Amino acid sequence: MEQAALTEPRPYHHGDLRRALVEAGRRLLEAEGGADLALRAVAREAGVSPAAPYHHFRDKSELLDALAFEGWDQLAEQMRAALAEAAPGRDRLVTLGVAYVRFSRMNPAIYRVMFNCSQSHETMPEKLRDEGAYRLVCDTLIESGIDPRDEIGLELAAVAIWCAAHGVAEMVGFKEFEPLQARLGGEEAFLRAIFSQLDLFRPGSAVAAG
Amino acid sequence: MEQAALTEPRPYHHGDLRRALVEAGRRLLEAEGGADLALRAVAREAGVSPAAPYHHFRDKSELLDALAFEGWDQLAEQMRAALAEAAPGRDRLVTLGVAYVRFSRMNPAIYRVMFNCSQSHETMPEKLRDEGAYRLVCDTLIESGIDPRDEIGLELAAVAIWCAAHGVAEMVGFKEFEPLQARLGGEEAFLRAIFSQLDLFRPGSAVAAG
DNA sequence: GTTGTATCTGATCGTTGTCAAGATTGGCTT
DNA sequence: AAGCCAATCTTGACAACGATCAGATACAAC
Repeated sequence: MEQAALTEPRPYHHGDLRRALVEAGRRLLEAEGGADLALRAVAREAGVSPAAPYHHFRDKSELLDALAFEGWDQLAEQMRAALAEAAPGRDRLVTLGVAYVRFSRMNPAIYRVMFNCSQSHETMPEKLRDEGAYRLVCDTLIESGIDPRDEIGLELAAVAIWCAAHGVAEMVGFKEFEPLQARLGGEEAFLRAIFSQLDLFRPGSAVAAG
Repeated sequence: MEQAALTEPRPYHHGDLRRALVEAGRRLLEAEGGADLALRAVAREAGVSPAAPYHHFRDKSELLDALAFEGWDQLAEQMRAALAEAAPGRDRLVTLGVAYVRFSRMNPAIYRVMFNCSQSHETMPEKLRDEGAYRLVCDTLIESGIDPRDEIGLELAAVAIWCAAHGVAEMVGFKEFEPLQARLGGEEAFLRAIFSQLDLFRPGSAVAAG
């Protein structure tokens, strides 16, 4: 801890404090996901006074927004990677859903910040929509055979998938599901089973529904 | 505000402070959903000192739990009512999903408390499972034709529905969906369209999937 | 009526988000 | 090269919060 404070001889003007704060925040989120991130703790971790962040972020929430944005990038990257490794033909939407949930499970604190950010803005970050994970879902839907000219059907399908994935992400940790999970052979099998229950993830059904 | 403090001549020993606190909390949640509920604010609203609640709840989180439990009851009640009004034959699962989301939309603050409670306990309250809304979903699934003897298939379907409903509940307020929502003719139509995208809600497909 | 116990208050501690005022620095102007 | 300016960081402070503790108060049981 206080890594930055030790490695640097702390010049009065930190080179790029904004970046350092975001990285300190990410470090804290990864280390201790339980409680909610304190702005003062981030400043402490970055080796800086509690008031310093206010020269780079108007609010605590703006810092959290910055952390959330990093998270969205990371999520898109992992979903892209999962898609690249997946078999080309079938099941690609399920693969996306599983990758989404897996991210939320492996980075629970960041994921929570990401979603709280979206909720307080009542909006998905537009980057997500234009070049991020949401776009990935649309592309894969088209690839699975949905008619790209049916804008309503496409968006409806994408929204439904996104909602389902988010719902699963927030539920899958519940202890009640552990026996079911065990009987199905682990978390991944459990996830695939749930997503398969939601027929949408089966290529072909999306076409029929749209 | 401070209704309780004015109506009662504040005897030193409040009749049932525990109850009064829960009701004050619910009042505050309904009034101002934005910020997170402060224990001191609840005590203030109940006309009592900031330390008084600690004789009835160990923690702030225990008060929130009590509020959440009330919410689960209310949700089950509304879902039951929606089911009672719905046409007997088809579409009953969609009706349940819509009722769930509608509750979350009309009581956003309570809903958030309810779900935070579940998340921090990593558990659904067992009342929900045994006699509450979750049980309602299972019954309706059986009623729609799923084989009640296939325990795994039944639970999987119920979990999938529950996840989907929760996901939709947390997403449907996003501003990006407003145009789509408008084109479909309002929120209810939007919800039904999304839930219909998730084939599971269509009676018959659950059977096929299980 | 006395005693005991549950309940409520008041004061206090440590922590948080946020702000204003002052110290310090790097860069731009001349 | 000297001097000023604006950006940056610190110090100190404030209000609000969750939580705890000693003491006041009221009810109940004997």
